[in-house]
Amino acid sequence: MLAALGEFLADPARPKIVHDPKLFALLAGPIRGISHATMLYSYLARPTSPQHDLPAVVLRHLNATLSGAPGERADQLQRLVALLRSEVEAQELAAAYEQVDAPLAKVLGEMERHGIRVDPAALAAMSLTMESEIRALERRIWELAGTEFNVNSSQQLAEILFDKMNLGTAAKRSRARARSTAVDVLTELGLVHELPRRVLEFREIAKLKSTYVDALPKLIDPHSGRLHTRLSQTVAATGRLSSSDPNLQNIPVRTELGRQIRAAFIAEPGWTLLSADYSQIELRVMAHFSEDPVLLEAFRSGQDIHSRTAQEVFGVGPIGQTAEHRRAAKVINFGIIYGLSPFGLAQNLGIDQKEAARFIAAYFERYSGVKRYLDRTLEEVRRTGFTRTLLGRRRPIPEITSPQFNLRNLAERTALNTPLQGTAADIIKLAMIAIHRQLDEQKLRSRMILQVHDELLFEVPPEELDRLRAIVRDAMENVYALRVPLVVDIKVGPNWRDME
DNA sequence: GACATGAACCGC
DNA sequence: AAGCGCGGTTCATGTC
Ligand SMILES: Nc1nc2c(ncn2[C@H]2C[C@H](O)[C@@H](COP(=O)(O)OP(=O)(O)OP(=O)(O)O)O2)c(=O)[nH]1
Ligand SMILES: [Mn+2]
Ligand SMILES: [Mn+2]
Repeated sequence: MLAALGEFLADPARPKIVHDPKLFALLAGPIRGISHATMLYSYLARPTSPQHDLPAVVLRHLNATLSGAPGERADQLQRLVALLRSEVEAQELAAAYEQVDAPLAKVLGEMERHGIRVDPAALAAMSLTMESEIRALERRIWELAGTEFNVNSSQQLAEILFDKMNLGTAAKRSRARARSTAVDVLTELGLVHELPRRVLEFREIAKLKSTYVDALPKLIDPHSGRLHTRLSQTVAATGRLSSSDPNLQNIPVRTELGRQIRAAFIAEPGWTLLSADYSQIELRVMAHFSEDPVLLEAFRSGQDIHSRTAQEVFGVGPIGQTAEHRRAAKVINFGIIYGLSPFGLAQNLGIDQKEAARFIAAYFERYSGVKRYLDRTLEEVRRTGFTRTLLGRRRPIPEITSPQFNLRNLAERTALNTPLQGTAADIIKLAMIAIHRQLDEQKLRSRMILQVHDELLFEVPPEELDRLRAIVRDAMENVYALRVPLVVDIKVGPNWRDME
């Protein structure tokens, strides 16, 4: 009986309807011949809907609830296919389904099942020292405050800072009227008092300890000895993947302590990690869409726009630039092309709004084709009500004609970002499918284990290192011919921190 | 105990 | 009145 089912599932000539195709790759062994995956149809047709599980989709489209009766799911799946497949075709989403999301599901299932190795002993050692540092900082903070309170409570902290100690004159408030104790506020107050400086130290250590150092080891699967994230294909409205339980797309990288956590992600003994990250990916996509001559020429001649901006803003040449400079430059570059206001830039750089406005104006004078592209995009989305990516992924943005100022402005910035972020997602998804096929066809032992938006992480045995490097570079750089080259930075190392 | 919300902060 | 985008997790707080 089970054997017969396995045969049926593995036979590509016998078309099958499923809801979540990844589940089969994950649990049911080999499956071929999935003709329709209703979860992916639902997502492609309504990428901003928060729910694409079967009960939600059945409710939305069939106005029915699932009772659990035998055969009911199969019955409803057939009804759903009739509705959703034609909607996908009508909205010209079939290519995105056929070429991208459907073949990707199996790849994601295998990545989840394979997992990644982490060093629990290293994290356990970190936890101990971090605990004592947190306790010491807490005592010092209480001493400076003259009273004991929960340092983790931003509300209690605000009372200490603003009521008891009378620090800060102009208090920033949120929608809920709470006084902010966010990092920029505390940094400012830190100029005149030790307490906020200590709170910042406390926050960094406490955050990393609770979110990573203590959480990750608990999630190691005792069976595989590895960490298995969930890679969601129907969550991000732009077409990106998301990662949860645990999120492995936000492993720390910025601070020294954070990088120590990153170093706990390791390869099997004797094996190596290989990371491949697209260079300036969304700026390259921008060059392609906008055809801005300056940006096109920059990428065709191998220039680095992030580095250029870092040079301009911080006055440091390429040699003197740190990772922090580069990250700050990214925030400026992406901020400006996605609608950053003079207010926001001024806030970010600690300059006045006039100067920030001049910087943005000069930016769009240099890249005037970018400015024209952004204006065109807004006009088009106002007219059509949706955006589209390179491979046809579609996102409705009806709020773009809202009479409400806030909603409309948010919609405009969303409209500027989605085609580019979504196209970058399309591109790396195509590369993942191609690489997975290569690994399979060439019967390699190397495994793709993570995707971090524009980065792929592999675990590779030493004898395959050179071959894998070539496969990955070729697939990622040539997966789609844009008007500018796609360039990938490849690094290898024993762990996710020490790579070159 | 489960759940929802807001603030804060990790990454791309 | 609010002022790059896309995510996920933790903790405090409040409710049931
Ligand atoms: N809107 C926005 N998008 C971002 C931000 N940070 C990263 N992204 C998006 C755009 C990037 O091209 C993409 C990949 O992030 P990376 O950190 O790899 O940066 P990027 O590829 O641009 O530069 P790189 O050459 O890899 O250092 O993610 C940000 O702060 N704002
Ligand atoms: Mn990159
Ligand atoms: Mn990256």
